[in-house]
Amino acid sequence: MGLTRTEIFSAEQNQLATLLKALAHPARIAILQRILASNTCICGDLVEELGLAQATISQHLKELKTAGIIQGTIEGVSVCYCINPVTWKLIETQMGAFLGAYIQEADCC
Amino acid sequence: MGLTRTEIFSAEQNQLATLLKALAHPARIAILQRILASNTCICGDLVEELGLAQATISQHLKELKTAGIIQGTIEGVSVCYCINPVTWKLIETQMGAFLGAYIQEADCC
DNA sequence: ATTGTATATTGCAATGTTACGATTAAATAA
DNA sequence: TTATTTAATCGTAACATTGCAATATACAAT
Repeated sequence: MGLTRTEIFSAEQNQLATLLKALAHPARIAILQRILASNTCICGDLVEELGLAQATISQHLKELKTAGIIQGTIEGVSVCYCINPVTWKLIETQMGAFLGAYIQEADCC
Repeated sequence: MGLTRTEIFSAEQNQLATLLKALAHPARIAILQRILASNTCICGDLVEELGLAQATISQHLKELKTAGIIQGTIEGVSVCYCINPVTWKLIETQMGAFLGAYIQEADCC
């Protein structure tokens, strides 16, 4: 049918999948790394630094914003983006629990 | 154009994005959690446990296998899947570095 | 050989994603 | 007011993903 059957999974599974999906693109990883590096908020210089069109960057920023990973405030003519600490912590917690559940045993296959 | 422009990003950014993409689906998270829970290898009981068709499960398993996250060996009639420790560790390392790069400061926006 | 069981593969419909040019909106500057 | 600047939105082309029925493959048992 072509659309994910979210009804059959738990809220946690769907939430983690949604968050990871928002991170699962090199452009969005690059954008976030840029924000992480210049801890202070950055704006649309991304367009110059990454080699993507302005419309494309804006679209990726929107996706990160919709997922709650970043937040933005209007700063004069430009817009200032930064990490949303709550969601970032959520990702750390959820991913930590997920990845940490693996206990390596004697190889079975 | 419709296809990710991987050439303009670093190998690390592309690799992390690819790994996260493989994890970014509730069915694949559920499959991995199932493998993590019953540490020993599990087979196609997934079809019964998750409410998805056999072809769909097989497809998700293939994606996880292609990404190197799981590995499978033929065990008589059925196939035995388990976590690939190397890739799992890689995800932990890469995600840890990525998420850990955030130092929360006085809110700027 | 034939049957049964467990997975994989193929083909396809419905939907989602990525990228970009063009346009619009909003705020400042001249 | 009229530019200029910055970012969002619209529209669209090219792919990609998701899910499933149907079919194929591979092995084991009879």
